[in-house]
Amino acid sequence: MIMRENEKKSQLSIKDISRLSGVSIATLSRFFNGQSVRPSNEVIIRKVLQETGYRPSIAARFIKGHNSGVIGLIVPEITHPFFAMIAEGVMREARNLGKLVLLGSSEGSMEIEKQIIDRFSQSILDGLIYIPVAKAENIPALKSFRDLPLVVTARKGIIPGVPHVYHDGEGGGYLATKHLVSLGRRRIAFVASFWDIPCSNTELLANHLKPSMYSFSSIERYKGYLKALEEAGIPYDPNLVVITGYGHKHGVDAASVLKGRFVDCNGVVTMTQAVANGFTAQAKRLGYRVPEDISVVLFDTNESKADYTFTYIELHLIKMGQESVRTLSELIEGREAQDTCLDVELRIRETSVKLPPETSR
Amino acid sequence: MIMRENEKKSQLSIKDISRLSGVSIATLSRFFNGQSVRPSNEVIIRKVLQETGYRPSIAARFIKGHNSGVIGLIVPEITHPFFAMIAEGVMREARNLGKLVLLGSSEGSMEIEKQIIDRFSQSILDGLIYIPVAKAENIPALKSFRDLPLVVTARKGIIPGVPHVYHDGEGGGYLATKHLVSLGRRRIAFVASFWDIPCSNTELLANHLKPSMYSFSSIERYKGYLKALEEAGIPYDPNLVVITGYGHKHGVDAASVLKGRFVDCNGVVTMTQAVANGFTAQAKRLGYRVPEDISVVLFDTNESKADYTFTYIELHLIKMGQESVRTLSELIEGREAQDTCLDVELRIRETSVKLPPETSR
DNA sequence: TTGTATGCGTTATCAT
DNA sequence: ATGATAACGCATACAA
Repeated sequence: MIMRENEKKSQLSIKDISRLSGVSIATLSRFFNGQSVRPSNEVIIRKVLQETGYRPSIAARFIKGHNSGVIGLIVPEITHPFFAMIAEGVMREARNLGKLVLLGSSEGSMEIEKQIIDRFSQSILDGLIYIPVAKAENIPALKSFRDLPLVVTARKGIIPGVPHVYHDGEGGGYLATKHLVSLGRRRIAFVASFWDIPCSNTELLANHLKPSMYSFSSIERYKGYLKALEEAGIPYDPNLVVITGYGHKHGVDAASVLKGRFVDCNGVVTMTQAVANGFTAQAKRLGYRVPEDISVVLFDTNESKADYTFTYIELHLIKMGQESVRTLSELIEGREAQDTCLDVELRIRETSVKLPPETSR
Repeated sequence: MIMRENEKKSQLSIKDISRLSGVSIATLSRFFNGQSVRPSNEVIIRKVLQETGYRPSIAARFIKGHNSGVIGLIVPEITHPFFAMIAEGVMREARNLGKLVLLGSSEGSMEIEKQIIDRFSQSILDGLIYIPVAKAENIPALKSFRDLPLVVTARKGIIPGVPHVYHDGEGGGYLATKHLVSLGRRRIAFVASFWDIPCSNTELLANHLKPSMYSFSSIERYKGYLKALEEAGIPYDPNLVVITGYGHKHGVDAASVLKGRFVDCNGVVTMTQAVANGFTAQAKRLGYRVPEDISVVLFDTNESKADYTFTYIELHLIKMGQESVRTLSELIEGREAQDTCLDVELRIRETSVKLPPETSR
């Protein structure tokens, strides 16, 4: 029905422009690279460009050791809103800087990730923004990066000597917990999310400073949680810590687990929207009122989403993507770059209120 | 043996391999392109490749008129789950075929979209998968595509002579409506979502076949809605049609609008999850029971999402992305390609039940 | 400032 | 089957 021949790619070259304009290819090349040419020539060149719509071939200029203007972005999963937000930021800033973005999704698999890195490094990239799959150790095939400028995003301390861009997880955990404390709540649960469960809730306090835990975002926030508790003189209770996953059902489980431990709790910090939803739904089923009996704070980004009812720690993910591109650009230009830690902010909504006096203990 | 590879951007070339292996560059090139070489040579080549990790430069082969193995993907917004799912499918299939994906997000703006198309066509793309921003007419700068193989995705009949990949919207509207009818419901509302409101609800029946409405997904589904009503002998009532947007609050509005029109309704079809959520919440506030008084069916994709309670028409968006890449590959290889219409499926969950006898009219 | 000539990493054409 | 060489589109050293 629909036919389409593979017509000749009539990509005109600099020689064609030279022929049409009467200007040598060298002068044309200089013109394209911003060097000054004779005004009379410039007029002619612009005219021919207007007529032909010619653009220099990126591939050819890349061969000559120039930048291609293409940067790579590797995410674990583009369908996850968290990574999609970062990708959006990356693309916005890339567009500002006139760069293009080659995207790879590792589908949560380290094997695929390695394969993508391999293909990327063989491609015409100027640099790479890399969001590793969760596991910290055993970053795949670092040699595959060759000498590509590299930025690690959304994780902390993964690859030595490489700039990382991440948000202030400890500060976020601190803000969230302190907010609940300020509402008169002192029995505050912490629901930590992991892709792979690293240890049990009773072991977390002892293990959380180990190097192997370094890159987990939940751990960073946990540090802030501890700090806020200590500051308020609230004793740490491992029974208030739940270790689970990232999904809706994990939030449901978390509420059940707390109930099963017979610990009373009047505040909770969760890592994601989905977990908070599950937790809240289950808490209500178990007879608690939210936010009166239990106030909920979560971590999320909120770019122009309406109807947001949860109190949350706002992560600036779009900015994180933008900052990553900016950092990578520094590297590509040959300058040095360092880690960037983005601030987080507390946004108070409907799921956290002052503890009613009668419920107080 | 002097190893001086770890010095700088020592991107080794085919000449280096030639020098290291003693085989001419021509033979090497043939080897890389799958032609047969002398077995003794093949052994040596493989050995040197193993040691060096050399890969041919994509840029250089692209100059010679070859395929770069890079395809472009333009989406309105990568943070929107709908497009993220398609992107995920695109990248999976691209990975299968050994291709890379250059991603552009038009941020819902036709201007940015035009800019991206411009930059893409100047790049080293073999082809382009294009999800236009909603408006049908006035597709920007078709000439900018040059002779790039092109596939339009998620929309129908946008660019003549170009293959489109979309899902069966009419079939989906038909399935959704017929399902509600089969539950004994005959007062079925249709909540249509648009980015730009094209006309009022009373004008929709008269206008829905006009060419300017051709590419709206809501219109396709509306056709199926009409078909199912007619088949069941249910008279069409424009008061049961609401025209609104895509957000949560639009669902809230829709429920209020229906209430304000004093029409009774015991079933509703919405275009998205967000609208369904808003509609349901508001309907409950207005005193209706869901699903007993009002059953709800929506359109969505559901790739491994747990905890899904809504009855929905499942759109296979990942498959849509994969199919787009497959179609584009045909074009790139110089073969013909035609439109692809993907099936949809009814998934019955908790928001649609048989109409209780006492409420029947 | 301009043009000529050479080189970049690869493929294609030709003789061997 | 193999190897020398001419292209490809562009950048640049060098001479003018």
